[in-house]
Amino acid sequence: MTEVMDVFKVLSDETRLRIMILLYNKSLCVCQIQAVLEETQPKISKHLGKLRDLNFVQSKRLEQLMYYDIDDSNKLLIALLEDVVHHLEKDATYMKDMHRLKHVDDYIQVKAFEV
Amino acid sequence: MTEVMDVFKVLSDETRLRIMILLYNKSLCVCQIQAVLEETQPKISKHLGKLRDLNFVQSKRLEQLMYYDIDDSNKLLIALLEDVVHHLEKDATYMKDMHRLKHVDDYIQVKAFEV
DNA sequence: TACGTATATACCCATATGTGCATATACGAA
DNA sequence: TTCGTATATGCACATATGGGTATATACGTA
Repeated sequence: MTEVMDVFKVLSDETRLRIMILLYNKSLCVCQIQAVLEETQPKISKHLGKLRDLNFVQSKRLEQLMYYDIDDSNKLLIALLEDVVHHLEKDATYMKDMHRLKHVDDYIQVKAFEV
Repeated sequence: MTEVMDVFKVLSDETRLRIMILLYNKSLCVCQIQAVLEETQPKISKHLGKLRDLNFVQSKRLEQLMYYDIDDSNKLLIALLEDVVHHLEKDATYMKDMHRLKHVDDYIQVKAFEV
């Protein structure tokens, strides 16, 4: 039962919920998440750390970038997120995040280009 | 999005989660919930108050007893609870609660009989 | 009215939580 | 090695949260 409560606790914070929805769509690095959510880097990193501690996400480093992806084996987590994204279809914040998510690869390339 | 977070916050507390699972099964009065969960009455009442404030449950008085039932129109809430009960199938606490729930009507009758 | 049962609430407190700011660490490039 | 970018973490703090104890309220009954 603790396992269930942990999932709910994780998703009861707006920042974490938005992060999990992003990772439910695709694997992302910290700066991409930061760009989509428009939140400070320590804030994102701390939440990701908590998500990693609870094994809801995994991380792998690719050079300077730390990529995170969701743990697909967590059936409950995935089921809940499915319900959520369905429910949020027309939510303003959700739609905005999804829109930014489409251009998130461009973001990385632009940053690389700027260097 | 706040709506989603509220549902998750509500279900992230063990006592509330257990209450909601009970009410997902049937309408119950406070003393029945108290009997099933084996928790103090103020604790149960406070959580029920919070659930009522958020419109996740409704209450109606029948003489001295205050009955609570779940708001079936909340599609997200119901969907999440379906996922949860499926996931908890073999959970010790869940099974114990469900077992007590079967005899909860007896409980009221016994109390009435004691008077 | 007085009493007993059922339920709600007020007050207090310990603890958990989220966030900002500063700083540390990791890594590639020059 | 030095620098810049990316990421993680430590510290401090304000706030939220859950629970305990006592008390208030509602209602039926004697």
